[in-house]
Amino acid sequence: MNTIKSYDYTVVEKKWQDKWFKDRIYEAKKDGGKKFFIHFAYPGVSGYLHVGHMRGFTYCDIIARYKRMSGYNVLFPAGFHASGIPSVAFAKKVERGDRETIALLQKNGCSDEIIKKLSDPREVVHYFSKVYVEDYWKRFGFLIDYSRLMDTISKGYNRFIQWQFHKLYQKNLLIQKPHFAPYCPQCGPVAVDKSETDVSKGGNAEILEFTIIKFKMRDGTILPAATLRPETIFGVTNMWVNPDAIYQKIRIDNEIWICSKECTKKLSYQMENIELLYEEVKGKDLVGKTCFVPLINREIPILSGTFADPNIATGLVMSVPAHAPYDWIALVESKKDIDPIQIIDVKGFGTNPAKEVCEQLNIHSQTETEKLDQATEILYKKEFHTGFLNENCGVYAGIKVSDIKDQVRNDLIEKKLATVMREFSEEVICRCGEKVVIKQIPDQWFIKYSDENLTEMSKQHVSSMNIYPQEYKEEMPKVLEWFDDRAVIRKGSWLGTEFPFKKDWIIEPISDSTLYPAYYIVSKYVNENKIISDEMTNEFFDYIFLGIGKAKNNTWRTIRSDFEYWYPVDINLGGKEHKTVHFPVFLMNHVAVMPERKWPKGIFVHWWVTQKGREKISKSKGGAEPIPQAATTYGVDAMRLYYAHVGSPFVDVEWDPEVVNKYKNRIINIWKFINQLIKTRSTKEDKHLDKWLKSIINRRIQKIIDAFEKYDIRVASNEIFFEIQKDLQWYLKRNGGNKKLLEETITTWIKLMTPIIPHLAEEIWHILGRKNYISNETYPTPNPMDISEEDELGEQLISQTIKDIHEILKVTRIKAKKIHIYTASSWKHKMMQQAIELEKENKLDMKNLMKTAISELEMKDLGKEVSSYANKIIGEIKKMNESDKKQYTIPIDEKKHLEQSVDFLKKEFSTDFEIHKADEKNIYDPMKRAKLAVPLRPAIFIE
RNA sequence: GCAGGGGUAGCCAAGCCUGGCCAACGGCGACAGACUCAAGAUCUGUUCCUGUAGAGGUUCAGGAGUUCAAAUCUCCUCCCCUGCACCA
Repeated sequence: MNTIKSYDYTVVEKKWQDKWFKDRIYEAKKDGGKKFFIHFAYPGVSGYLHVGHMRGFTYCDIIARYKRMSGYNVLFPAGFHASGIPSVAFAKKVERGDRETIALLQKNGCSDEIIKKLSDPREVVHYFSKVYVEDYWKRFGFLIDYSRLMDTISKGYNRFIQWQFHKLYQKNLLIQKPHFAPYCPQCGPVAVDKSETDVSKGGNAEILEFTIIKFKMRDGTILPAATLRPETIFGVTNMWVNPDAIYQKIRIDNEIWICSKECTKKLSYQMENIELLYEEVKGKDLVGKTCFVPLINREIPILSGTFADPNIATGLVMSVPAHAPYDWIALVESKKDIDPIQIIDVKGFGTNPAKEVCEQLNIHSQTETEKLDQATEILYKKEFHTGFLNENCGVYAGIKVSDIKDQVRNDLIEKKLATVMREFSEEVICRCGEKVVIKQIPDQWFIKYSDENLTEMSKQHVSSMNIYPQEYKEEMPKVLEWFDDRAVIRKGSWLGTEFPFKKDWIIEPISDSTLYPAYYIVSKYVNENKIISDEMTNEFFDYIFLGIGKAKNNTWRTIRSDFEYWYPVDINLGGKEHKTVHFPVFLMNHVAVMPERKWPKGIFVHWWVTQKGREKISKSKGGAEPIPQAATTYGVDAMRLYYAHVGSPFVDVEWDPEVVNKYKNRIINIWKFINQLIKTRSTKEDKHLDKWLKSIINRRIQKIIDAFEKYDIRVASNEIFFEIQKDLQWYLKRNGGNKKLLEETITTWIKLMTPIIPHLAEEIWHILGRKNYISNETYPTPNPMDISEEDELGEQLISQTIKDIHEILKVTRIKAKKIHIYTASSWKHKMMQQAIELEKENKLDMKNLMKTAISELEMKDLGKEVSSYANKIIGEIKKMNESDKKQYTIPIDEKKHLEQSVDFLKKEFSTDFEIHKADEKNIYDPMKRAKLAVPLRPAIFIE
C-alpha cells in the first residue's frame, strides 16, 4: 500500500504542464460559439511576488477553466504593469548595490550577470515578467493565453494610451487646473504612500487643508493664523505666538505677512508672488501687541503660547478658549484675565466646553499633549455632529456646525480675509533625506471623472453588470459619485507613456491602466510581428476599437473582427485594494471612450491572504513564502485547492503553513482513494445502491454547476472534494462495488475536479486510458433521468435509523443482543399524505382530516389511535417546509429497504436484526414499541 | 471627515439578500475506536448543556421591536477592520 510514494506531484505537475504548453492548449480560439473574456488586474513588475498574490490568479484560472469546459471560447490573457516608479526604484537599489536587494535576487537564483543588468529599469521589467510567467503562472498550470503577453512600456502600448488620451481630449474629459502634490526640492515629485517607496518617513501622512485667516495688526501687517476650524472665528479671544520661534516678514501680492520661517519656505511652493523681505521678527517681540479679528473687527491681544509650533502651518494660532482645549489650558497658564466666548451650543456641555473636557481628563498643562489631543478629538467630534452656532456668530447663528464649516471658510476666502494652505498631517522625509513639501502645479492636467454625464452613465451601467461580491455592486455607484478628477501627468524619472499634449510629461500609472484589456486583442499580432508599432496610429485604433475609417490591410480587418468577437470583458478580477481606484477608472474610461456594447460586463473582487495577525503580506517585510518554494513544498494542486476552499473569496485568510499542509494531505488522500476505487474488480450490481449513487452524484453536479455559475468557488470545491468523497465512502461502506459504475463516477468526478486541480485530474484521466486532455473535456451536466428520489429516501431512512440506534445505545448504555425495527403502519402513511393534501388546499384541521381519514374503511377500526396521530401531525405539518412535505409523498416501502440492508446493519452493530411492520399480525413486540413508529422514523426496540 | 465591510460554538469559517429545512455546511483542533511493531497518514464515531429509549434545554456581540416563527427583517448601543487619489 505505498501508493503514497507513487504520487510524485512534482513530476506529475511538470509533465502535464509541459504537454499543455507544448500543445498550446491555452490559446484562445474563436470558432463562432459563445465567448468568455476574463482577466486579472495585471500585476506591477518590480519584485518577486508571494503566495498571497496567487490567490486571485488562481481564482481566475479556475473560472477560465470551468468556462472552457462548459463550452465557451475563453480568452484569458495577462500582462504586466510596468509604468511608474517601482521598477525605477528597484533598478536604483541594484545600481547602488543595496545589500538587501542583491541578497534577495541571489536567494531567488538570479545570477550575478543578470543582477548587473538590473540597474536598468527596463531590464527589471523584462526580468520579472519572465519570472512571473515561468515561475508563477506556468508553474501553477494556468491556461493563460501566453501568445498575448504584453507590458505597458512597449511602443505599441504607448501608442494605444496616446490614442486613449486623444479620445478623452476630444470628449472634453481632459481639463487643466491647479494641483497640489508632494514634492521633494531635491528629487522632484514623490509619492507619499504606506509602502514608502519614495519616502523614508511619513508614508501615512495626509494632506490637510488649513484655512489661513488674516488678522491685521494696527500697522496693517497681517498675522496669518492657521486653523482647521474656521467657523470658530467668532470665539477668538487672542492670538498665540511661540516666543522662542523666529518669524519672518514676506510680501504676498500687496500684503505683508508675518509667519514662521519654516512656513515661508512651504508657502513659496504653494503660492505665486511671494517675496522675501529678509526681515526677521522674534516671537517674543510680538507678544503684548494686538491684532483684529476679521469679520467682527474685535481687537485682541497677542499672547505667548509655547504649543504654537513653527513647523506646523504658519506657526501662528488663533485662540478659541471656549472650544479648544489647547487654547483653554494655555490661557489658564498665561494667567491673563480673558473671558472665553462660547459660540457653539452643544448638548452635555455648559458655557465653556473646552474647560469642562479638560477638567474631565484632568489636564493642567500645555505639555500634556497626548491628553490634549484626546480632549480635542472628543470635543471636536461632539461639536461637529451635534453642535449649533449660537447668537455670537452673526449671520451664521443657529446653523449646525457640520453644515456650516465650508461655508464660513468660503465666505472668508471670497472676502479675501482668508486663504488656504496645505500641510502634511505628519512630517514627510524623502529617501534623499530632504523634507517633502507640497507644491502647486498651476496647470496640471486632469481626467474629469467628476463629469456629470460620465458619472451618470457609469452608474447606470453598473446596474446591468455582474459584480461580485454583491455588496460591492451596491457600493460602486457611491464610489463613482465620490470619485473626483484625477491628475494624470507627472514629470520625473519614471516609466510610462508620454502625454500627447505636453512634451516630457508622463502619464501616471493608474491612468494608463484603464482600457488595457482591449490591448490584449492587439498584442497577439504585435507579438507575432504581424503589425509594428509605427503602423499603430490613431487611425488604426479608431478602426479597431470604434470601427471608424477603413482597414489598411487584412491584418487590420482580422484584429477588428477579433475585437468584435471577444470584447467586452466579462470578468475583470482583482484584489480589494482596487475597489476605490482601479475598478472605477476601468469602468469610467470604457464608458467614456468605447461604444456602449463594449462596456465591461463583470467585476470580481477578492480579498487577501494575510500574514498571521491579519497583517498584509508585504514584500518589504519579506515575511511571505516565495512561490516556487511553496509550490515544491505543498504541490501546485494542493495550493490551488487551498485557495479555492479555505474561505470565501470575500474574506481575508491567514496564511498558515499547517493549513496548507492539510490540503496537501487531502490531495494525496484523494489520489489514494481514487486508485483504490479503480482497482475494484467486482462487477457486483446492487440495484438500489447503484441507483442511489447515480442519483446523489447528479444532485452534486447540479449544485456544483449552480455554484460555479455564481463563481462561488468555495461551495463548488466543498461539494467536489468533500461531499462527493463522502458519498463514495458511504457507497463503499454499504458494500457497493459496481466496477462499471465506479469508473463512470470517477470519470465524472475528476472532470468536476479539473478546474481546481487539473494536474491530478489529468494524471488519473490518463491512468484510465484516455489519450486526449481532460482539460479540453466537457464539464459534466446533470441527467434528470438518473435522479431517484425513492432510493435517496431509502438511504436516508437507513442512515437516520442508524443514528437513532446509536443514540439509544449511547443514552441507555445497553449492550444489544438483538435489535427489532418496526416500520409505521400503512394507515399512518396514508393519513400523512392526506394531511399534506389538505394543507395544500389550506383546509388542514382536525375535523377535515378525521373526515377524510374515516372515509377510508380500515381506519374506522383504529379509533383513538387515529385521532391522536392526526392531532400530532397537524402541528408538525404546519411547521414543515416544502421539501419536508415532499418526502412523505414519495412512495417508499420502508420495510423492503430495511430488509435489503439488514446485513449491513448487522455488521454495523455486530448484532442480530429483525424488521417488522407495525400493522402485521402477531409480531414480536414485548415492549409495545410498534405503535410508536411513524413514517420515515421506524420504532426501535433493543433487547 | 467621506465611503464601505464585519462581530456565528475551542479556533478558522458557511448561513443573513429570498425568516421556518439551523444546535446552525465545511475545515482545524480535541476525545474515543479501527488499521499498525510503532509513528505519521488514513478511516469511523463524538465534540453547547442535561438525559438509562431515539428527547429536552439554552445559544449566533449587547439591548429593544416586528412575526405564529429571527443568526436571518427593523431600531438603538458597544467593539473590530478596509479604502480615500498621483500609490500600484
